[in-house]
Amino acid sequence: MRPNKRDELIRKSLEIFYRDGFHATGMDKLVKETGISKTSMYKHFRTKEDLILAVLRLRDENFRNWFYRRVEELAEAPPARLLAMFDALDEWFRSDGFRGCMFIKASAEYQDRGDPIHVQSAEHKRLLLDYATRLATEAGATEPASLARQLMLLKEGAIVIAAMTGNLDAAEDAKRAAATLLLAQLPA
Amino acid sequence: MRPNKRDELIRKSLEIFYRDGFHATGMDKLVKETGISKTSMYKHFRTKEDLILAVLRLRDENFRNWFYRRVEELAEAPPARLLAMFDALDEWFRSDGFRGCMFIKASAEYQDRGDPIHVQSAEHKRLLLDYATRLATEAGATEPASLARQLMLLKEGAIVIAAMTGNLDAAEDAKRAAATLLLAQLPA
DNA sequence: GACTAAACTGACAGATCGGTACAGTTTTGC
DNA sequence: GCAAAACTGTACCGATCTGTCAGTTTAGTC
Repeated sequence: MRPNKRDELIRKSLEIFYRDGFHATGMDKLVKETGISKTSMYKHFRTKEDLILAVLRLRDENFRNWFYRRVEELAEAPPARLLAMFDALDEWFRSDGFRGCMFIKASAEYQDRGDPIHVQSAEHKRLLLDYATRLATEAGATEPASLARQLMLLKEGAIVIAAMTGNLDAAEDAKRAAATLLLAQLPA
Repeated sequence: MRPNKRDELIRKSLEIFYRDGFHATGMDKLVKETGISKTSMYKHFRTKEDLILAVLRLRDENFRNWFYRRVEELAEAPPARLLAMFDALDEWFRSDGFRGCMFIKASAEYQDRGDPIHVQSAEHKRLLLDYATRLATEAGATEPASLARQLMLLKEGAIVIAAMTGNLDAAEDAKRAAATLLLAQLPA
Protein backbone atom coordinates (compact mmCIF):
# COMPACT_ATOMS: atom_id res chain seq x y z
CA MET A 1 0.00 0.00 0.00
CA ARG A 2 1.94 2.98 -1.32
CA PRO A 3 1.10 6.04 0.75
CA ASN A 4 1.04 8.50 -2.19
CA LYS A 5 -2.61 8.26 -3.19
CA ARG A 6 -3.71 7.96 0.37
CA ASP A 7 -1.89 11.12 1.39
CA GLU A 8 -3.13 12.91 -1.69
CA LEU A 9 -6.69 11.94 -0.80
CA ILE A 10 -6.26 13.25 2.74
CA ARG A 11 -4.68 16.47 1.55
CA LYS A 12 -7.34 17.23 -1.03
CA SER A 13 -10.18 16.17 1.24
CA LEU A 14 -8.88 18.54 3.87
CA GLU A 15 -9.28 21.51 1.54
CA ILE A 16 -12.81 20.51 0.57
CA PHE A 17 -14.00 19.73 4.10
CA TYR A 18 -12.45 22.96 5.33
CA ARG A 19 -14.11 24.98 2.61
CA ASP A 20 -17.55 23.37 2.54
CA GLY A 21 -18.03 21.63 5.88
CA PHE A 22 -18.35 17.96 6.79
CA HIS A 23 -22.01 17.10 6.43
CA ALA A 24 -22.24 19.31 3.36
CA THR A 25 -19.48 17.34 1.64
CA GLY A 26 -20.57 13.98 0.27
CA MET A 27 -18.29 11.21 -0.91
CA ASP A 28 -19.40 11.79 -4.50
CA LYS A 29 -18.18 15.37 -4.31
CA LEU A 30 -14.83 14.12 -3.06
CA VAL A 31 -14.65 11.76 -6.02
CA LYS A 32 -15.35 14.58 -8.46
CA GLU A 33 -12.98 17.09 -6.90
CA THR A 34 -10.10 14.84 -5.99
CA GLY A 35 -10.23 12.68 -9.11
CA ILE A 36 -9.77 9.63 -6.91
CA SER A 37 -12.23 6.80 -7.39
CA LYS A 38 -14.62 5.89 -4.66
CA THR A 39 -13.31 2.34 -4.63
CA SER A 40 -9.85 3.59 -3.73
CA MET A 41 -11.23 5.79 -1.01
CA TYR A 42 -13.00 2.92 0.64
CA LYS A 43 -9.90 0.77 0.30
CA HIS A 44 -7.96 3.28 2.38
CA PHE A 45 -10.73 4.23 4.81
CA ARG A 46 -13.54 2.03 5.97
CA THR A 47 -15.93 4.92 6.56
CA LYS A 48 -16.29 8.63 5.95
CA GLU A 49 -15.65 9.13 9.65
CA ASP A 50 -12.27 7.43 9.38
CA LEU A 51 -11.36 9.74 6.52
CA ILE A 52 -12.40 12.78 8.53
CA LEU A 53 -10.29 11.63 11.46
CA ALA A 54 -7.27 11.28 9.18
CA VAL A 55 -7.96 14.73 7.77
CA LEU A 56 -8.08 16.18 11.27
CA ARG A 57 -4.82 14.48 12.20
CA LEU A 58 -3.13 16.09 9.21
CA ARG A 59 -4.66 19.45 9.97
CA ASP A 60 -3.51 19.28 13.57
CA GLU A 61 0.02 18.41 12.49
CA ASN A 62 0.18 21.11 9.83
CA PHE A 63 -1.33 23.82 11.95
CA ARG A 64 0.67 23.20 15.08
CA ASN A 65 3.90 22.87 13.17
CA TRP A 66 3.28 26.13 11.37
CA PHE A 67 2.12 27.92 14.50
CA TYR A 68 5.00 26.84 16.72
CA ARG A 69 7.56 27.62 14.03
CA ARG A 70 6.07 31.02 13.31
CA VAL A 71 5.90 32.00 16.98
CA GLU A 72 9.52 31.03 17.47
CA GLU A 73 10.58 32.96 14.39
CA LEU A 74 8.74 36.08 15.50
CA ALA A 75 10.16 36.29 19.01
CA GLU A 76 12.99 34.92 21.09
CA ALA A 77 12.17 35.39 24.77
CA PRO A 78 9.22 33.47 26.24
CA PRO A 79 7.23 36.56 27.28
CA ALA A 80 7.55 37.98 23.78
CA ARG A 81 6.57 34.63 22.34
CA LEU A 82 3.34 34.67 24.31
CA LEU A 83 2.51 37.87 22.49
CA ALA A 84 3.83 36.63 19.16
CA MET A 85 1.12 33.97 19.18
CA PHE A 86 -1.30 36.74 18.29
CA ASP A 87 0.90 38.02 15.48
CA ALA A 88 0.88 34.52 14.02
CA LEU A 89 -2.87 34.46 14.44
CA ASP A 90 -3.10 37.74 12.56
CA GLU A 91 -1.13 36.31 9.65
CA TRP A 92 -3.43 33.32 9.55
CA PHE A 93 -6.59 35.45 9.48
CA ARG A 94 -5.26 37.45 6.55
CA SER A 95 -4.05 34.46 4.58
CA ASP A 96 -5.91 33.27 1.50
CA GLY A 97 -8.75 30.89 2.15
CA PHE A 98 -9.03 31.56 5.87
CA ARG A 99 -12.26 29.96 7.01
CA GLY A 100 -11.98 29.75 10.77
CA CYS A 101 -10.78 26.87 12.90
CA MET A 102 -11.43 23.44 11.43
CA PHE A 103 -11.65 21.87 14.89
CA ILE A 104 -14.22 24.29 16.19
CA LYS A 105 -16.26 23.58 13.09
CA ALA A 106 -15.79 19.83 13.43
CA SER A 107 -16.90 19.83 17.05
CA ALA A 108 -19.85 22.01 16.09
CA GLU A 109 -21.01 19.44 13.55
CA TYR A 110 -20.25 16.44 15.77
CA GLN A 111 -21.40 17.70 19.12
CA ASP A 112 -21.52 14.57 21.20
CA ARG A 113 -18.50 14.65 23.45
CA GLY A 114 -18.10 10.92 23.00
CA ASP A 115 -17.88 11.22 19.21
CA PRO A 116 -14.34 10.43 18.02
CA ILE A 117 -14.35 13.51 15.81
CA HIS A 118 -15.26 15.70 18.76
CA VAL A 119 -12.67 14.02 20.98
CA GLN A 120 -9.91 14.55 18.47
CA SER A 121 -10.87 18.19 17.97
CA ALA A 122 -10.73 18.81 21.70
CA GLU A 123 -7.34 17.14 21.81
CA HIS A 124 -6.00 19.72 19.37
CA LYS A 125 -7.06 22.48 21.71
CA ARG A 126 -5.46 20.70 24.62
CA LEU A 127 -2.13 20.51 22.81
CA LEU A 128 -2.16 24.22 22.09
CA LEU A 129 -3.03 24.95 25.69
CA ASP A 130 -0.07 22.82 26.75
CA TYR A 131 2.19 24.83 24.49
CA ALA A 132 0.97 28.13 25.92
CA THR A 133 1.35 26.78 29.43
CA ARG A 134 4.95 25.85 28.69
CA LEU A 135 5.67 29.33 27.38
CA ALA A 136 3.98 30.91 30.39
CA THR A 137 6.07 28.80 32.72
CA GLU A 138 9.27 29.77 30.94
CA ALA A 139 8.18 33.38 31.09
CA GLY A 140 8.02 33.12 34.86
CA ALA A 141 4.29 33.59 35.33
CA THR A 142 3.15 33.14 38.92
CA GLU A 143 0.21 31.04 37.72
CA PRO A 144 1.27 29.79 34.28
CA ALA A 145 -1.69 27.44 33.81
CA SER A 146 -4.19 30.15 34.57
CA LEU A 147 -2.47 32.69 32.35
CA ALA A 148 -2.26 30.21 29.50
CA ARG A 149 -5.97 29.41 29.78
CA GLN A 150 -6.82 33.10 29.65
CA LEU A 151 -4.65 33.66 26.59
CA MET A 152 -6.28 30.69 24.86
CA LEU A 153 -9.70 32.21 25.51
CA LEU A 154 -8.54 35.30 23.65
CA LYS A 155 -7.19 33.15 20.84
CA GLU A 156 -10.40 31.13 20.39
CA GLY A 157 -12.51 34.24 20.65
CA ALA A 158 -10.47 35.99 17.99
CA ILE A 159 -10.79 33.02 15.63
CA VAL A 160 -14.56 32.86 16.06
CA ILE A 161 -15.06 36.59 15.63
CA ALA A 162 -12.77 36.77 12.61
CA ALA A 163 -14.55 33.88 10.91
CA MET A 164 -18.07 35.00 11.78
CA THR A 165 -17.96 38.74 11.32
CA GLY A 166 -15.04 39.03 8.93
CA ASN A 167 -13.36 41.45 11.32
CA LEU A 168 -9.78 40.49 10.61
CA ASP A 169 -8.51 42.94 13.23
CA ALA A 170 -9.68 40.53 15.90
CA ALA A 171 -6.12 39.30 16.40
CA GLU A 172 -5.03 42.85 17.10
CA ASP A 173 -7.68 43.25 19.79
CA ALA A 174 -6.67 39.94 21.26
CA LYS A 175 -3.04 41.00 21.29
CA ARG A 176 -3.83 44.19 23.14
CA ALA A 177 -5.80 42.28 25.74
CA ALA A 178 -3.00 39.73 26.01
CA ALA A 179 -0.46 42.49 26.58
CA THR A 180 -2.56 43.80 29.45
CA LEU A 181 -2.78 40.35 30.99
CA LEU A 182 0.96 39.80 30.70
CA LEU A 183 1.70 43.14 32.27
CA ALA A 184 -0.41 42.21 35.27
CA GLN A 185 0.53 38.55 35.59
CA LEU A 186 4.21 38.43 34.74
CA PRO A 187 6.86 39.62 37.19
CA ALA A 188 8.36 42.92 36.07
CA MET B 1 -53.55 31.28 10.41
CA ARG B 2 -53.44 30.88 14.15
CA PRO B 3 -49.89 31.59 15.32
CA ASN B 4 -49.97 28.87 18.00
CA LYS B 5 -48.86 25.96 15.87
CA ARG B 6 -46.32 28.08 14.11
CA ASP B 7 -44.74 29.22 17.34
CA GLU B 8 -44.84 25.73 18.71
CA LEU B 9 -43.03 24.49 15.61
CA ILE B 10 -40.32 27.11 15.99
CA ARG B 11 -39.91 26.42 19.68
CA LYS B 12 -39.62 22.67 19.29
CA SER B 13 -37.42 22.93 16.21
CA LEU B 14 -35.07 25.15 18.17
CA GLU B 15 -34.46 22.45 20.73
CA ILE B 16 -33.82 19.80 18.10
CA PHE B 17 -31.55 21.94 15.93
CA TYR B 18 -29.66 23.05 19.00
CA ARG B 19 -29.21 19.50 20.23
CA ASP B 20 -28.44 17.73 16.93
CA GLY B 21 -27.23 20.40 14.51
CA PHE B 22 -28.73 21.76 11.31
CA HIS B 23 -27.57 19.45 8.53
CA ALA B 24 -27.95 16.46 10.83
CA THR B 25 -31.62 17.29 11.42
CA GLY B 26 -33.92 16.37 8.56
CA MET B 27 -37.49 17.50 8.13
CA ASP B 28 -38.71 13.97 8.80
CA LYS B 29 -37.07 14.03 12.20
CA LEU B 30 -38.82 17.30 12.93
CA VAL B 31 -42.13 15.70 11.96
CA LYS B 32 -41.50 12.78 14.30
CA GLU B 33 -40.31 14.83 17.25
CA THR B 34 -42.64 17.79 17.01
CA GLY B 35 -45.73 15.82 16.03
CA ILE B 36 -46.48 18.48 13.44
CA SER B 37 -47.15 17.31 9.90
CA LYS B 38 -44.76 18.14 7.12
CA THR B 39 -47.53 19.79 5.16
CA SER B 40 -48.14 22.19 8.01
CA MET B 41 -44.47 22.98 8.25
CA TYR B 42 -44.24 23.84 4.60
CA LYS B 43 -47.39 25.93 4.90
CA HIS B 44 -45.67 28.08 7.50
CA PHE B 45 -42.18 28.07 5.94
CA ARG B 46 -41.37 27.77 2.29
CA THR B 47 -38.02 26.10 2.92
CA LYS B 48 -35.96 24.56 5.65
CA GLU B 49 -33.75 27.63 5.52
CA ASP B 50 -36.72 29.87 6.32
CA LEU B 51 -37.51 27.71 9.33
CA ILE B 52 -33.91 27.90 10.52
CA LEU B 53 -33.95 31.67 10.19
CA ALA B 54 -37.11 31.85 12.31
CA VAL B 55 -35.50 29.56 14.87
CA LEU B 56 -32.45 31.80 15.02
CA ARG B 57 -34.60 34.88 15.47
CA LEU B 58 -36.31 33.27 18.44
CA ARG B 59 -33.01 32.12 19.88
CA ASP B 60 -31.55 35.60 19.55
CA GLU B 61 -34.55 37.12 21.29
CA ASN B 62 -34.60 34.58 24.10
CA PHE B 63 -30.89 34.62 24.71
CA ARG B 64 -30.40 38.37 24.67
CA ASN B 65 -33.43 38.96 26.85
CA TRP B 66 -32.20 36.44 29.39
CA PHE B 67 -28.63 37.68 29.26
CA TYR B 68 -29.43 41.38 29.65
CA ARG B 69 -31.89 40.71 32.45
CA ARG B 70 -29.48 38.45 34.31
CA VAL B 71 -26.59 40.91 34.04
CA GLU B 72 -28.75 43.69 35.36
CA GLU B 73 -29.98 41.56 38.23
CA LEU B 74 -26.47 40.54 39.21
CA ALA B 75 -24.96 44.02 39.37
CA GLU B 76 -25.98 47.62 39.51
CA ALA B 77 -23.06 49.82 38.48
CA PRO B 78 -21.82 49.60 34.87
CA PRO B 79 -18.28 48.44 35.75
CA ALA B 80 -19.71 45.65 37.90
CA ARG B 81 -22.11 44.75 35.11
CA LEU B 82 -19.22 44.28 32.69
CA LEU B 83 -17.94 41.63 35.08
CA ALA B 84 -21.39 40.22 35.75
CA MET B 85 -21.60 39.21 32.10
CA PHE B 86 -19.21 36.42 32.96
CA ASP B 87 -21.26 35.32 35.94
CA ALA B 88 -24.26 35.03 33.66
CA LEU B 89 -22.09 33.07 31.25
CA ASP B 90 -21.12 30.75 34.05
CA GLU B 91 -24.76 30.08 34.87
CA TRP B 92 -25.45 29.30 31.24
CA PHE B 93 -22.56 26.83 30.99
CA ARG B 94 -23.78 24.95 34.02
CA SER B 95 -27.42 24.89 32.98
CA ASP B 96 -29.04 21.70 31.70
CA GLY B 97 -28.64 21.01 28.04
CA PHE B 98 -25.87 23.51 27.45
CA ARG B 99 -24.48 22.79 24.01
CA GLY B 100 -22.50 25.86 23.09
CA CYS B 101 -23.57 28.89 21.09
CA MET B 102 -26.20 28.19 18.48
CA PHE B 103 -24.96 31.04 16.30
CA ILE B 104 -21.37 29.90 16.25
CA LYS B 105 -22.62 26.48 15.25
CA ALA B 106 -24.94 27.91 12.61
CA SER B 107 -22.18 29.98 11.04
CA ALA B 108 -19.90 26.94 11.17
CA GLU B 109 -22.40 24.92 9.15
CA TYR B 110 -23.27 27.76 6.79
CA GLN B 111 -19.90 29.30 6.20
CA ASP B 112 -20.48 31.55 3.23
CA ARG B 113 -20.62 35.06 4.54
CA GLY B 114 -23.37 35.85 2.09
CA ASP B 115 -25.59 33.05 3.39
CA PRO B 116 -28.64 34.47 5.23
CA ILE B 117 -28.07 32.07 8.12
CA HIS B 118 -24.51 33.25 8.48
CA VAL B 119 -25.52 36.89 8.21
CA GLN B 120 -28.15 36.54 10.90
CA SER B 121 -25.74 34.72 13.20
CA ALA B 122 -23.18 37.49 12.83
CA GLU B 123 -25.89 40.03 13.58
CA HIS B 124 -26.49 38.38 16.95
CA LYS B 125 -22.84 38.87 17.82
CA ARG B 126 -22.99 42.47 16.72
CA LEU B 127 -25.92 43.16 19.03
CA LEU B 128 -24.09 41.73 22.01
CA LEU B 129 -21.02 43.76 21.14
CA ASP B 130 -23.20 46.86 21.05
CA TYR B 131 -24.51 46.04 24.50
CA ALA B 132 -21.01 45.61 25.91
CA THR B 133 -19.90 48.83 24.26
CA ARG B 134 -22.78 50.67 25.91
CA LEU B 135 -21.82 49.26 29.29
CA ALA B 136 -18.16 50.16 28.74
CA THR B 137 -19.13 53.69 27.82
CA GLU B 138 -21.27 54.05 30.93
CA ALA B 139 -18.41 52.64 32.97
CA GLY B 140 -16.22 55.48 31.74
CA ALA B 141 -13.71 53.46 29.74
CA THR B 142 -11.24 55.58 27.82
CA GLU B 143 -11.73 53.40 24.75
CA PRO B 144 -15.11 51.74 25.28
CA ALA B 145 -15.29 50.15 21.83
CA SER B 146 -11.89 48.55 22.19
CA LEU B 147 -12.57 47.33 25.71
CA ALA B 148 -15.91 45.86 24.65
CA ARG B 149 -14.31 44.01 21.75
CA GLN B 150 -11.71 42.54 24.06
CA LEU B 151 -14.34 41.40 26.55
CA MET B 152 -16.34 39.80 23.75
CA LEU B 153 -13.26 37.86 22.67
CA LEU B 154 -13.10 36.42 26.18
CA LYS B 155 -16.79 35.61 26.05
CA GLU B 156 -16.65 33.79 22.69
CA GLY B 157 -13.51 31.98 23.72
CA ALA B 158 -15.10 30.79 26.93
CA ILE B 159 -18.16 29.51 25.08
CA VAL B 160 -16.05 27.59 22.58
CA ILE B 161 -13.78 26.07 25.21
CA ALA B 162 -16.69 25.13 27.47
CA ALA B 163 -18.55 23.46 24.63
CA MET B 164 -15.52 21.70 23.14
CA THR B 165 -13.59 20.55 26.16
CA GLY B 166 -16.36 20.44 28.73
CA ASN B 167 -14.31 22.68 30.98
CA LEU B 168 -17.16 24.57 32.60
CA ASP B 169 -14.76 26.73 34.57
CA ALA B 170 -14.01 28.62 31.36
CA ALA B 171 -16.30 31.44 32.47
CA GLU B 172 -14.28 31.80 35.64
CA ASP B 173 -11.05 32.13 33.68
CA ALA B 174 -12.70 34.65 31.42
CA LYS B 175 -13.91 36.63 34.41
CA ARG B 176 -10.45 36.80 35.89
CA ALA B 177 -9.03 38.02 32.61
CA ALA B 178 -11.85 40.53 32.30
CA ALA B 179 -11.14 41.86 35.78
CA THR B 180 -7.53 42.45 34.80
CA LEU B 181 -8.60 44.29 31.67
CA LEU B 182 -11.04 46.47 33.58
CA LEU B 183 -8.43 47.33 36.18
CA ALA B 184 -6.11 48.53 33.44
CA GLN B 185 -8.61 50.21 31.16
CA LEU B 186 -11.09 51.83 33.51
CA PRO B 187 -10.25 55.00 35.40
CA ALA B 188 -9.72 54.31 39.09
C1' DG C 1 -76.52 20.42 10.92
C1' DA C 2 -74.15 22.70 6.88
C1' DC C 3 -70.33 25.46 5.35
C1' DT C 4 -65.58 26.85 5.41
C1' DA C 5 -60.99 26.97 6.31
C1' DA C 6 -57.28 25.12 8.58
C1' DA C 7 -54.49 21.14 9.78
C1' DC C 8 -54.03 16.70 9.10
C1' DT C 9 -52.28 11.85 6.78
C1' DG C 10 -49.62 9.23 3.69
C1' DA C 11 -47.78 8.41 -0.46
C1' DC C 12 -44.61 10.09 -3.69
C1' DA C 13 -41.45 12.61 -6.35
C1' DG C 14 -36.19 13.35 -7.70
C1' DA C 15 -31.93 13.89 -5.81
C1' DT C 16 -28.34 12.67 -2.79
C1' DC C 17 -26.56 10.20 1.21
C1' DG C 18 -22.77 6.53 2.78
C1' DG C 19 -21.21 2.38 1.21
C1' DT C 20 -20.63 -2.02 -1.94
C1' DA C 21 -19.88 -5.19 -6.00
C1' DC C 22 -17.82 -6.10 -10.10
C1' DA C 23 -15.06 -6.13 -14.11
C1' DG C 24 -11.38 -4.14 -16.31
C1' DT C 25 -6.97 -1.18 -16.51
C1' DT C 26 -2.73 0.83 -14.93
C1' DT C 27 1.26 0.79 -12.07
C1' DT C 28 4.72 -1.42 -9.36
C1' DG C 29 8.54 -4.60 -7.81
C1' DC C 30 11.26 -8.17 -9.02
C1' DG D 1 8.01 -9.93 -18.83
C1' DC D 2 5.09 -11.34 -15.29
C1' DA D 3 2.29 -11.45 -11.13
C1' DA D 4 0.52 -8.75 -7.46
C1' DA D 5 -1.14 -4.61 -6.00
C1' DA D 6 -3.42 -0.53 -6.73
C1' DC D 7 -6.11 1.77 -9.39
C1' DT D 8 -10.45 3.04 -12.49
C1' DG D 9 -15.56 3.63 -13.90
C1' DT D 10 -20.07 2.26 -13.47
C1' DA D 11 -23.87 0.46 -11.71
C1' DC D 12 -26.19 -0.42 -7.75
C1' DC D 13 -28.10 -0.80 -2.68
C1' DG D 14 -31.31 0.97 0.93
C1' DA D 15 -31.86 5.00 3.42
C1' DT D 16 -32.51 9.69 3.73
C1' DC D 17 -32.72 14.37 1.83
C1' DT D 18 -36.01 18.60 0.72
C1' DG D 19 -40.25 19.44 -1.01
C1' DT D 20 -45.15 18.35 -3.19
C1' DC D 21 -49.79 16.70 -3.76
C1' DA D 22 -54.46 14.72 -3.35
C1' DG D 23 -57.60 13.59 -0.24
C1' DT D 24 -59.42 13.53 4.67
C1' DT D 25 -60.16 14.92 9.32
C1' DT D 26 -60.93 18.58 12.58
C1' DA D 27 -62.73 22.94 14.45
C1' DG D 28 -65.27 27.18 14.61
C1' DT D 29 -69.30 29.82 12.96
C1' DC D 30 -73.68 30.73 11.19
